[in-house]
Amino acid sequence: MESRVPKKKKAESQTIAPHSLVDRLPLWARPGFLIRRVHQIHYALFFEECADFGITPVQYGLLTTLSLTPDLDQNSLGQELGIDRTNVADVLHRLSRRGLLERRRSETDRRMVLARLTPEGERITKEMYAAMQRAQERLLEPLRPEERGAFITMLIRLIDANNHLGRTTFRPS
Amino acid sequence: MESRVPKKKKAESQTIAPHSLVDRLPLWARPGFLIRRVHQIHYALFFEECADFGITPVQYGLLTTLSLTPDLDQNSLGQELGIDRTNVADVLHRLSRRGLLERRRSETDRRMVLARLTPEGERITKEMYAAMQRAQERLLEPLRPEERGAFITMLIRLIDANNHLGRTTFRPS
DNA sequence: GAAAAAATGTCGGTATACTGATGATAATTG
DNA sequence: CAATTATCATCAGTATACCGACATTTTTTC
Repeated sequence: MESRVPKKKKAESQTIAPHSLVDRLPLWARPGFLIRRVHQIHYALFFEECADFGITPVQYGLLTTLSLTPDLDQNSLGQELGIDRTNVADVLHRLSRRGLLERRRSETDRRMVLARLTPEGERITKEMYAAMQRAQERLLEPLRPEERGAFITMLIRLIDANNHLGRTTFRPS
Repeated sequence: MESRVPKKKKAESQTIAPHSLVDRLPLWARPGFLIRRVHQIHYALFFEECADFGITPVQYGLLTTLSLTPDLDQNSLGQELGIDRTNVADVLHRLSRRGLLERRRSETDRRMVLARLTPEGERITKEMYAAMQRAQERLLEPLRPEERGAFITMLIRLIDANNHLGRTTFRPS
C-alpha cells in the first residue's frame, strides 16, 4: 500500500462537485450511477436511524400503505409502492412471519390475497415514524433548504415521465 | 376490477407534482422513497437500451473502471464503485464466467486478486457505450436542460456528505 | 524476530427486485 | 352456456447489495 498518501487540505475537500474528479472518473458524470449511490446512502441512513426496529425502507413503505388503506391485494400494493408483485409477496411473507400483518383470501374474489396490519403492526408503524422521518431529513440535509423542494420536484417529474417502464406501472390511488 | 374508472383528462395528468397526490400519499413526500423509484427507472431504461448486451448497470460500471485502470483488486474496485467487496466478488464472478475479464493473484501481495478485462471485455465495453449514454440522457430528459446540471450537482453533494456510511466507503482514485 | 493488528478474499445468510412460467379464478366473448 | 381471455398469486431462477464470521497474508508494534 502507498505509505504516504498526500493529505488533502480540509478546505478543498469541502468544495462541491470538484471538476477534476468528474473529468477523471466518468462514472460521476452518469446520473444513473449517482442515483444508485444515493439510493444506497438512504438505505444506510435508514438502517442507522431505525436499527432498533429491524424494518427496511421497503417494508416500512408497505406498512405505511396498509395502515392508510387496509385489505389491499398484492397487485394494488405493488402499484402503490412501484414494486413488482412477486417482490410484494416476498416482503409480505417476511412481515407476516414477524406477526406485523395477516393475509387472507378475499371473499368476493377468490384470486386475491388481502393484507391487513395486526395491532402489533400498527403499533410498530406509529412508533417508527419519527426515526424514519429523521432518515429522510438527514438525507437532504446537505442541500440548502431552498434547494430541497426543487430536488423533490425534479424526482417526481422524473418518475412521472417514466412511470410506464418495467413490469410494475406506478398507479397511485 | 372496477368497470368504469373515471378517465382523467390528459391535460390534468401532465401537471407536475400534483399537490393533492402528495397530501394523500405520504410516500411521495419521502425523498428516500422517490430515490428508490428513480433508481428502478434507471435500471429499466438501461435494460431497454442495452438489452442486446445483457450487461447490467453495475456490471458496466465495473467494466468502465477496469477499462480505465486494469489490474485493480476487489477492495479498490468496491471503493471506486461504492459497493461492498462481497458484491464486487459476485459481479466479477459473473463477468469472468462470460469471458469478459480474468482474475489472478497478485505477485506482490498474495492476499489480493487482481482483475483485468479480456479483449472481448474491452470490445463489449466500447460497443455498449452509446447505448449506456442514451439511457443516461433519457433519464434526465424530463428535466429542463438548465435543470440537469443542478440535479447532478445536488446528487454529488448528497453523496459527498454521506460517503462515510456503510461498510464500503467511497474513495475515488 | 515474535506477537498483535490490519487488510484481503471467501463463505453463509438475508433482503430487495426483476423475468418467465404455471395454475387458479374471474370476466368477456361467441 | 362454453370457450377464450384476462387477472391474480405463486414458484423457480437470476442479479444486486449488505452484514458477520473466518482463513490467509501482510503490516505494525513491541
